[in-house]
Parts: sequence; C-alpha cells; structure tokens
Amino acid sequence: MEDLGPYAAEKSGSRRSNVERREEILGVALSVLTERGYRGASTREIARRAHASKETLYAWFGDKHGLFEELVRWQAECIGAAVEPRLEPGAEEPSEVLRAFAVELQRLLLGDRAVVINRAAISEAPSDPSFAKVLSAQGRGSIVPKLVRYLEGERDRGRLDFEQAETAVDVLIGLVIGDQQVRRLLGVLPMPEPEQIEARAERAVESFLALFGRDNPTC
Amino acid sequence: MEDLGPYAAEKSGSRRSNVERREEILGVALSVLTERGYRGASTREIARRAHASKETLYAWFGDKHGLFEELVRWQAECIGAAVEPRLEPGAEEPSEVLRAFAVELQRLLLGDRAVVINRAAISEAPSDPSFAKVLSAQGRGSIVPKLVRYLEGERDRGRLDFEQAETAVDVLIGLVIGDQQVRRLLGVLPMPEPEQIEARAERAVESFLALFGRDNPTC
DNA sequence: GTAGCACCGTACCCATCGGTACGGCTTGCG
DNA sequence: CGCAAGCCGTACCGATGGGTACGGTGCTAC
Repeated sequence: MEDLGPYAAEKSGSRRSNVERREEILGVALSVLTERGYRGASTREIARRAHASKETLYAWFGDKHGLFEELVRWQAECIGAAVEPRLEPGAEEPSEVLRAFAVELQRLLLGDRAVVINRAAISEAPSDPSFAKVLSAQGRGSIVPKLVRYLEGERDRGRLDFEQAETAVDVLIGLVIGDQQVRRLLGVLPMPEPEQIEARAERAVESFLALFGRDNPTC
Repeated sequence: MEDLGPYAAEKSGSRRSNVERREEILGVALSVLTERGYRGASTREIARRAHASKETLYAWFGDKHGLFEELVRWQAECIGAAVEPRLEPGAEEPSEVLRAFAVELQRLLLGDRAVVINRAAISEAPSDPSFAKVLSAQGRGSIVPKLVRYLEGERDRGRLDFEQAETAVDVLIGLVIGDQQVRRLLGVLPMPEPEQIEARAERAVESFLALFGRDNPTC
C-alpha cells in the first residue's frame, strides 16, 4: 500500500479533519463518475466541484487510477460488510435468514453506487483489470464463502438438502438477482421499489427451498 | 435508416465486393474494441489496422458512434436469430427444447463478441444510452416474448405448470445465466468450456422443471 | 509576529482524440 | 488514352485529457 495521506499524516495534529475532506472528495468523484463514466470523469471537473486543486488531488491519490481505486475498494467493502451479519446460522428459520439476505443482496448489487462502480470496472476491464479484480474479490469472493458456510451449517442441522454447496449458492444468486444487474448496468432497468425487492426475495427463497429444502412443501 | 454504402451504392456494378470490405472493417473495429474498450478504440487505429483511410471510414459510417452502432446491431440480431429456431413447441419434450435453448443462450451471452459489445454499451450508458437500448431491445426484448409464448404453449399442453409466464422466464434465465454474465463482463471468468455449458444447462433445466414441471419428479 | 505549511485557483505542457482536407495512386470505362 | 471516381496515407485543426508548476492565501506553531 503505497497510499498516503497528506505529507504529515497525523504528526502535527492536522488542524482539520482531513479524513472528512478525503471522503468529501471521494463523494464528488463518485457523482462525477455517475454522470460521465470513468473515461469521461476528468480530474479537472472533480477538482473544480470539490473546490480542491488538482495538485492536492494528485498528492493524495497519486493519479486518476489511484483515486478511483479508493472508490472501488470502499464500495467493495460495503458489500462484504453489510451482508455478513445477516447470515448467522441457527436461531431463525432458513427461510427468514435467506429472505433477509436476498433483500440485502438486491439492495447492494442494484443500488446506484454499485451500478456506477461496476460500470467503471467493466469499461476498464479490457485495458486494466485491476478495478474488476478488487471488486470481484471483495464482493463475490467474500460473500460466497460465508454463504457456503451458512448453507452447510443448515444442511448439517438437517434443514437443507444438497450435495454441492457451491451449486446451491449459484442457484440462489441466480434466483435472487437474475439478469437484473446486467439490465441495471445497461441503464434499461430502474432501481426496483422496496416492495418489488421484497417480492422477488420472497419468490426466490421459496423456489430455492422448493429445490433444496428438506421439507418439500409440494408433497 | 440514414445509412448508406459508398456514394454509388450498386448503380455501376461496384467493382469489388464492398459489402465484404465493410465486414472487414467492422471486424477490425471489433478487435480494437476488444482490446481497448469503446473510448480507447480510436478511429485512427481502426483505420490503420484495416488499411483504410479515416475519410473512407467517416464517409461510410458517418462517425464513430455510427460505426459501433453497426456492430451493436449486428450482434443483437445474431442473438435474436440464433435462439429463435430452438423454441419450436410441440414435438420434443420441454426438457430437451429447454436444454438446447439454455446451451445456446449461454453460448451467445457469454461469448467474446457479446461480452465486448455489452461492455461498450455499459460504459457508454451514462452519457449515451443508445447502444444499451438497441442491445436490450434486440436481445432480451426479442427473446423473452418467444420464450413466453413457448412456455405458455407447453402449459396449455399440460406439460408445464405456472401462473405468470414472465416469472417463469425470469427463473429460467436466472438459473441458466446466473451471475456468469457479469463475471464475464468484469473479466474474472473465462469462457466456460462446452462441457461446462452443457452441465449447467442440464442442471438449470432440471431445477426449472422441478419448479414448474407438471410431473414432479421428487414425489 | 512571523515563519512555514498545506492548500486553492490558474495557467501551462504534451499527447491524443474526433473529424476534415488534400495529394497521389489505382481502377473501371468510354 | 484520358477522365473521373474511389480510396489510401498523411497532415492538419480545435478540443480535451492527465499530470505538473507557480503565485497567492489563510491557518498553525513557535
């Protein structure tokens, strides 16, 4: 991590909260990214709208790539963090746990921030796969293992039935997200309303349990 | 369609196959797009590698946007055309028809051409949604109705059971594609091998029929 | 009070982009 | 043979990009 704050990190008390300023700049970068895409988001415009100088911007983040890598990392961490606590096994019924998970997963993957960041990663993937790597590692790479562990735990409890946990995870994600994410990325699908998210989560989990639940409800 | 060939379309016999030349240029444009993305694909490089002049290029396609719109349209038509004949209802079992459909859908949506074109549409979506519109209309917009019609036909024959055909379509697509497409777009998933595609198609259709087939195999 | 530091705003450098113009070459045709 | 059309290669234009340099300003520390 060659990253650095301003020159004097915190040695001399840093008269103002420069971490706050940092987030402010990142927020501006995010909105410019939203409007113009990665290539169209110029450092000039970011600096101007953040009332910062380009020099400061480059001193803090190294270059344009470094600035947006910060954004990607931030978003990726959000996904991993927000989904984790919903996957506690044991107490509640799998239907309830999975429903909450399905709602949260949709909110995160289909939300504006995720869409914008994923667009940037995808558009830069041919020439520079680093955004995509980070996003994928912190996103799917952190969620799937937790989900696998949870599902296997419930299987051991006798509440689920499957052979390959990875396959079950694939099915669950497919049922919950479907092609919504791609359509969001293309800009042809608006963010679903909360009740639509709930309905889809309900339906997805119902199907999932019909396939992998131990108590087949149709018999 | 404001499109045009060279000035004399075919009036004077067009000494060489200029449609062939056109496809040659589009092929070069596609490979440059593959390597550099939409913004990074300069008309200079396309002209140079196609041994064409920029002037010719602009005379034929109008501008950069027009050139790539041709590509998008071409790819979109391929998807719609290739999937259609596999959805003939009646003779064969739904499991067989859907399996073939699932294989073809994966081949088309996960193939290199589709990935590259979708990347371009996604990266330009914030500032110019026209690529995404075309891609979505010709792709999903043409497949889903056919699929709906097929599924409803089989339901009327008593071989499937569901209420909302659109929901069933959603489930099917989710099971077949899952998040493979997004991971392909991010560049973190290689094109699956044919046997992997077959296996996934098999599994997806099996699950689909477990949910919507009339003959529940688990009872 | 004053020296120094971080920062802002602006101007600047150089590369590249989309799009256009031009000279020269090939080719089909009368 | 000569003409005209189509096209290639190169050069050019204005605009904009990432990245750097510099003078001015306010705040902190001593």
